[in-house]
Amino acid sequence: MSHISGVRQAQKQKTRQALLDAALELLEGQSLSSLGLREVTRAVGIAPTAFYRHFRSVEDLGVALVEEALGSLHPMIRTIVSTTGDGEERIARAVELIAGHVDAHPAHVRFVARERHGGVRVVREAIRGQLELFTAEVGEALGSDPESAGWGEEDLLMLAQLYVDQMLMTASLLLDATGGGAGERERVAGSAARQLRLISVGRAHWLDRAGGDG
Amino acid sequence: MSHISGVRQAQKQKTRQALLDAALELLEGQSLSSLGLREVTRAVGIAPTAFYRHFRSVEDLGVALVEEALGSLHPMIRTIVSTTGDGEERIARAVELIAGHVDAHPAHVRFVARERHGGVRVVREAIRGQLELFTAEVGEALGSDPESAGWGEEDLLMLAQLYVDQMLMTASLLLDATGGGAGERERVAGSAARQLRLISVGRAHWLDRAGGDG
DNA sequence: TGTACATCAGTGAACGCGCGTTCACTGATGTAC
DNA sequence: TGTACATCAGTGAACGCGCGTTCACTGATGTAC
Repeated sequence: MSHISGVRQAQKQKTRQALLDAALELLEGQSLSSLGLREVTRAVGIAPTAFYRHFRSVEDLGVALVEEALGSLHPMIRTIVSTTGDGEERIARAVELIAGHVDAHPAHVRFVARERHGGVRVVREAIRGQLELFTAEVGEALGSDPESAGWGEEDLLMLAQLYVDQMLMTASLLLDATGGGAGERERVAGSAARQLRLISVGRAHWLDRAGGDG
Repeated sequence: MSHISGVRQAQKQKTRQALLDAALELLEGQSLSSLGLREVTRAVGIAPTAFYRHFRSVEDLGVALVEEALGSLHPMIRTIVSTTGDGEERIARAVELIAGHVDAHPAHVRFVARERHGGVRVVREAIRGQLELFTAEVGEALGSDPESAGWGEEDLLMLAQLYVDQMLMTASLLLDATGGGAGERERVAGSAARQLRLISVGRAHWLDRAGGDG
């Protein structure tokens, strides 16, 4: 029972993960469209040709990174939408969760922010697809909130999209602010909380507006 | 009077612009960090070495592109903030102006969206600097609007930032939607208008909220 | 207007270098009996 | 448990290619007198 499920397979998985990790680190200072295969294998310490045992191309590795990066985002989103409490508490908690995620996975945040509009088509599309799933999920959660009584499907999705984009923008700003002092981070977090608050106020009065459909 | 201000200078300017135009076109399918100097000069039809007569590097050319791209955005922003009319009219007009800008300068929009979080530091910083100027300008315009009576400086800037980010996001989504049908564009424009409406509702009730400072 | 010299945008050869990809290979791990 | 064969992750040499940058140059444009 000393080698239950394959030493070979485990080692391969380990090398694959090393390639992903090395790529993510190299992407701190450049875009995926300029990342070289040899650059990645050099960082890992394997021969360039070994790359092909794991990925067909750097673009392919990029798609795998999308799954990893947005996979780590998923539980955070679920936690945020399932947080209870009054509005102000929820906003504070959401900003904290986002800040915590940025600290835990800075390279993932950078990768998604950069490649969402980046130069590699398949990667952009993979990110877009994942974000659409997130948006749909947030929209559903919003729909089952009593505060959303009377809201149409399109309005719920619009709000969900606003929240998802806001979350990504906040994460990216917090990441950039990490370079500056702790004061800069506080300023960014405060501004993000204000914006969430304004959206929340808009949400609360959405059906009151002139020409509203409620 | 046939050569008042320099044939040489005019020709140089023309070549420089050709380099910028060619780079912008090549950037449709890749990021600045992977754009090659020879690639650009080849597209223009000049020797690679001539590049150095105009820019010290591709990064330097990128900074020049930031000025060009965000320079074209500036007048649009001024027009949007100076538009008169009731809320709904202004929103419709803003979305129209953004859509018009995307049609007029698609490559500029793509460039800014892509390089805002892209892999070239100096270019990111140039974009950030310009956007901060825009935000300050929008903040000032919001401040002199009667609707903002009682608003603090920080809240005005927060709202301005929300508007600027929303504008960029909308422009980018409209650009991507241009690939799809006209229906897709309508859907995106409609969603953007809804989001502006929600922000507008939030703005109108900002000082009413519990624990508000008005 | 004409002449002599200066400027400088663009040229073309040359360089060393790292790239992605191919190929036949090695040797540890896995499997069948 | 032991043996014989299969699999396959990683190797290392080799390739042709395009890259950024240097350099001395050319010839049209600009300037001084």
